[in-house]
Amino acid sequence: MQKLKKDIRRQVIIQAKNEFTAKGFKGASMRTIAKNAKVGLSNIYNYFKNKDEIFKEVVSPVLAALEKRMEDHNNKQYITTDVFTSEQYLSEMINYFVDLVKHYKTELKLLLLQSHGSELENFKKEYIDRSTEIGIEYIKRMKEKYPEINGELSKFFIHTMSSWWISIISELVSHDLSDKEMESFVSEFIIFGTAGWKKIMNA
Amino acid sequence: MQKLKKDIRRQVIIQAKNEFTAKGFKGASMRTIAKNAKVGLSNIYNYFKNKDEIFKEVVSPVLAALEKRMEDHNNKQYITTDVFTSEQYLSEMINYFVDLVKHYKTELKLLLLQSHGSELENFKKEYIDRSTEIGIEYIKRMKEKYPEINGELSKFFIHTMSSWWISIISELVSHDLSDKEMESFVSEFIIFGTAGWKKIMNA
Amino acid sequence: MQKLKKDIRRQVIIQAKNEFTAKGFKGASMRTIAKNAKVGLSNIYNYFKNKDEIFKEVVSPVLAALEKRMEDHNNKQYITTDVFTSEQYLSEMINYFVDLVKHYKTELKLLLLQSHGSELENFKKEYIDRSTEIGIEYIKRMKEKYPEINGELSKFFIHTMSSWWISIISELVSHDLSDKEMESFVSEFIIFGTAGWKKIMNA
Amino acid sequence: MQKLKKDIRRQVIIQAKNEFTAKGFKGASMRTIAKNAKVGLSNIYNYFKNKDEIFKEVVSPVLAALEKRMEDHNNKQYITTDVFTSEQYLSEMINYFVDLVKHYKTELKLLLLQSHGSELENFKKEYIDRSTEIGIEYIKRMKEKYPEINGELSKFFIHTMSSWWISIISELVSHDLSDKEMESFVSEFIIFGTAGWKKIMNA
DNA sequence: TATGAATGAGTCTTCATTCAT
DNA sequence: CATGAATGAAGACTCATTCAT
Repeated sequence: MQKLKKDIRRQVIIQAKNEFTAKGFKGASMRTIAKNAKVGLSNIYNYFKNKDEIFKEVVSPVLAALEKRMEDHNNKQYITTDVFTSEQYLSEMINYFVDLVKHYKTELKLLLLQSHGSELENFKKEYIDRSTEIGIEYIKRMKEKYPEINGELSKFFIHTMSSWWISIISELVSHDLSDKEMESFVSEFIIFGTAGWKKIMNA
Repeated sequence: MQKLKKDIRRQVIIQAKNEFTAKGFKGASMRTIAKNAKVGLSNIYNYFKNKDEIFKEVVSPVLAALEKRMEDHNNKQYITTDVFTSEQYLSEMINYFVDLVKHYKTELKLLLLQSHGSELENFKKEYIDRSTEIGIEYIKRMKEKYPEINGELSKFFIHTMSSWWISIISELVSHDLSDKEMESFVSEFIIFGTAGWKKIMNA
Repeated sequence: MQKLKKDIRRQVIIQAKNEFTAKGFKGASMRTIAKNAKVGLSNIYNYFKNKDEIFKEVVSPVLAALEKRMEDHNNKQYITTDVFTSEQYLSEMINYFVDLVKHYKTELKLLLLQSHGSELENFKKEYIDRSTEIGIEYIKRMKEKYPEINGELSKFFIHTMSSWWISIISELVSHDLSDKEMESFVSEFIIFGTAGWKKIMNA
Repeated sequence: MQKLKKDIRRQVIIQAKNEFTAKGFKGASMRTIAKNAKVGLSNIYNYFKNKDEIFKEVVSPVLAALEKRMEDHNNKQYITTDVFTSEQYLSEMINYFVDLVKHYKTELKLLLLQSHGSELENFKKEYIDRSTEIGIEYIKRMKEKYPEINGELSKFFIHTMSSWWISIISELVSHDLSDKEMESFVSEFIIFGTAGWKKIMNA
C-alpha cells in the first residue's frame, strides 16, 4: 500500500535525523534509517539522491537561517552604534543564537558536531572563517570612527572569539536549559563579554 | 628479519596517528594502518586488542597530561592567591595549554576533534563536566574567603567557560602559529579574560 | 499536457539508442533512458514489454533490411552471372553494405557490437551461419554450372569469409568516412577480393 | 580449513574465466565466481584488488603473447623478403595465429568478444590501430624498395585488413576445428590472400 | 495513459576481527 | 611472533520491473 509522498519524505528525514544524531554522519546506516522509517531501503533513493543529500536536507533549515543572519549582519550598520553600548550588540547577538537554538536544536547539533564525512564537514570551519573576516572588518571601521580605541587585535584572537560563538552554540544545543537558566546565562555572558571587549579595545 | 617488539608498536602507533588524523576514528582503516606501518594486518592484534585500543594508546600521553593537570589543580591552593591577581592565574593556565599544544598537537586534535565513534568520543564532554565541577568548587571557596565577591554564577555559565577552554585548545591545534602570534594571542586573551572575570565576580 | 502516443515511443527509442550505444545493452539503464526521454520510467512499460524489447525495436529496421537482403539474394540468380565477372558481384555487395551503413549506422553498431546480454546477442553469429550456408550453396551451384572451377572450399573458410563481411560492416560503422575515402575503399576492396576469389576458385 | 594460496588463486581464475566467458565482463557476478570457486566472496579481495584485475589476470597470458608478437614483428626485416614470396609471410602469420588460438582460446575469446565494461574494452580497437600503423609503415618501405608496386592504399583499407585478422582470430576461437580443417583453412586463406595482395599492390 | 511509489534482489567492495599454521 | 587465509556482516547504491491510483 502506497503512502503519500510527503509522508515518506518526512519519515525518512525524521529517522535520518535520529540516526545522524546518534551515530554521526559517517556512522549512520542507510539500512537503519530505512528500517526505522518503515521504508524499503531502495525506495529511499526515489526521494533522495544519496546519504549526503539527506543530511543536507536535514540541516538545510538552519543553514538558511545562518546564511540569512550573515547577510543581515553585513547590511546593518552596527558601526554607528556607540562602542560603549556594545552591551547592546552582545545582547542582541546572544539572544539571536538562543532563539536559533530553540528552533534548530537538533539540526545545529548535527551541523556542528556530527557532520564528519559529509559534504558539510567543513561548514563549521568556513563559518568561523567568514565570521572572523567580518569581525576584522568591523573592528577596522570602529577604529576609523573612534581612533582612540585599540584596533590592533591579532587575527588569531578574532578567530578564537568567532570560534567561541560556535562553542557557545554547541553548548546550548547540548543541554536542556530552563528559561531561568537561559536568562541567567545571557546576562552573565553579557557582563563578562562586555567587560572583556571594552578592556581589550581600550574603550 | 624480525623487528623489535618495540619497533612494531611504535610504527603502528605512528601510522595510526596519521590515519586517525586524516580520516577520524570511524573513517580510519585498519588495513591502511597496517600497510603504512609495514606490519601484517592480523599481527597488529598481537599488540593491540582492537582499533579502539590503538586510538586510546595514541592519545594516552595527552590523556595522562590532562589528568595530571587536574590533580595538580586540585592540590594547589589557588584560593590563597589574591583574586585581583587572577591575571596571574589566567596567564598560567593559558601558558599551560600553549605548552600542551606544543607537545601534543596531533594527539589533542584526535582527542578533541576526531574521536567520534571511539570509546573516547565522550571524553571532551566529560572533561568539560569535570572542569565545571572544579570551577564551581573554586568559586565557592573564593566566596568563602572573599565574601564580598559575587559567587552566584550559574552552573551553565561555568560550563560554558570550561568549554571555552576546550574550544581555545581546538583552535590552537588547528592552526600553525608563530611564536609571535602565540604571544600576541596570550596577552590579548589575558586582558580580555581578566577584565571579564573581574567584572562578573564583582571583584 | 499529454504527448501523442507516437511521440513517446519515438522519444524512448531515440534515447534508448543513445544509451545502448554509449553503454551497451547490459550497461544501459532504463532510468537513464526514461530521464532523457522525459518519460516516466514506469510509463515506458506501457509501450514496451521490457528492456529487451526496446532493444529489438531499436534495431528492427536494420534487422528487416538484412532479412530482406537475404531473401532477395536467394531469389536472384547470381549463378547465371559469368563467374569471371564476379567483380560485379562483389561491387554490388559492397555497395549494398555501404548504403546499409549510411542508413543504419547506429543500429548496426548496436546489433553487431553492443548487443551483449540481450536476446539478440547471438544475431551476429546466426547471421554469419546463414550467410555461410548460402555461400556454400552458391558455390555448389557454380560448380554445377562451371565444372572446371574449384568447389572444394572448406566450410570454415566460407564461414570466415562471411564473418569478414561482418567485420567490414563493423569497421564502416565505427568510422566516419568521407565519400572519397569510401570510394577508395570500395575499389581497393574489389580489386583485392576479386583477385582472391578468382584465384581460389581456379576460375 | 585453509587452502594453499596458489590453489585459491587458481580456482578463482578458473571460475572467473568461466563466468566471464558465459556472461561477459559486465554481466559476470562476483558472487557467482566466489560460489563456484568455493571461496568466500570477500576472501577474493585478499587475492585480487577488484573485478577488473581478475579479468586482466585471466587474459594476461595472451596479452603478453600479443605484445611480444608486435615487438618481434617490428624487429624482423620482412622488407628484405621478396614481395612475390609474400605467400611465405602470410603463411607464417596465419600459422602464428593458429598457434595462438590453440594456446589461448578462452583468453582470446574474452579479450576480443567479452571485455565490454572492463578496462580492456578498448584493447581490440587499439590493437587494430597499432597493426594498421605497422601495416602502413610496411607498405611504405616496400614501396621504397620496389618502386614499381602500388603503395597508394587508403588508410581505411589497411585498417580493415588489420581488423580482418582480428575477425579471423575471433572465428578461430569460436569454433572447434580439427587439424585437417585447420590445414584446409590455412592453405585456402593463403591462396586467397596472396592473390589479393599481389593484385592490389600491382606486384 | 500516466505517475510515482514500491519492491527485492542485485551490484561491487570494505569492514574489523579471528583462525590455523 | 608472524602470516595470510578466512569470515560474515555491513557499506552505499542500482537494477529492471510491478503495483496502485
